Amino acid sequence: MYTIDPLARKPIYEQIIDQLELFVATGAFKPGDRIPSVRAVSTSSGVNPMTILKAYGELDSRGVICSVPGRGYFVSEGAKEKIAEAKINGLGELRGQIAALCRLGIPKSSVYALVDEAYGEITAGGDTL
Amino acid sequence: MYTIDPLARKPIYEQIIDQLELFVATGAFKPGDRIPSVRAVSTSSGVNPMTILKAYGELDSRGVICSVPGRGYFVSEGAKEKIAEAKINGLGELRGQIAALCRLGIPKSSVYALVDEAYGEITAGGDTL
DNA sequence: ATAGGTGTTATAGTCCACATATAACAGTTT
DNA sequence: AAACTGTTATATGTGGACTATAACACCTAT
Repeated sequence: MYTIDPLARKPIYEQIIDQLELFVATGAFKPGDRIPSVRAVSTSSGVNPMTILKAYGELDSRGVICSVPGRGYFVSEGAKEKIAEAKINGLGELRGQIAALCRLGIPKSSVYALVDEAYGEITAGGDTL
Repeated sequence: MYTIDPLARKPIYEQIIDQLELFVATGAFKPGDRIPSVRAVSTSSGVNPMTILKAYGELDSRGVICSVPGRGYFVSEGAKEKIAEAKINGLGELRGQIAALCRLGIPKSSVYALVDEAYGEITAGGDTL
């Protein structure tokens, strides 16, 4: 279902959000698809239902998924775009982290190499956009 | 002394660590220099001494500064290198964040642009290393 | 030696995000 | 009716960050 690490510094509900966003981005979950129910995820992962609900509620408020009482949660139309948009908006934080490296004297080439490395792991040559 | 934002998501003691590292990296604080005392920082910033101590203690354990009981804290020899080394080791986390952008379909060119933007703000043309 | 600065330790308490535990209520499907 | 679904409410536990206060020990200058 989802891969949860209770010991990670990242909260469980954020881990769920990240993974579901990834599933949507990769097309594993498409608009209209029903996603795993709160109780099903809770049972299979051992995580409290309230924690799952917190993740789903957050995604719902972002318009990525949509709750249908009695039926379940479903991937929204345009979910992929909503996710990308949110990520773009959240890029400022990353920029700050990179700027900090700059101020500390880390050469730009090292950061470029880091980006290449990160992208190389996944795309292995082909650009994504 | 230090610029503290109690409302920031980043803990106060980490804010102090970051700023002191920056001062060392830029040469504002050089090896042998005495840094602001725990009590002085506490008084001027309104932050509890224990919080300052937590920041200084962490930097001490990293070998960036050195405590001399009765006299104060002093910047260690090779502090700059220790900081850079620690940052390099902590780069894996950033790599993970960038990889996440890749998986979500953010084009590599966008990330390159982000790096350029971040470095452009500070270096404005000249490479740092 | 006294005073005033320094780091250091100890204890206790507050606050808040995260996660849990449990239960109950309501809607949908079969 | 049964078995799912989401939803809400209340209470509890845990851990990190921060505060409050006090005391102890060290160094230096007067």
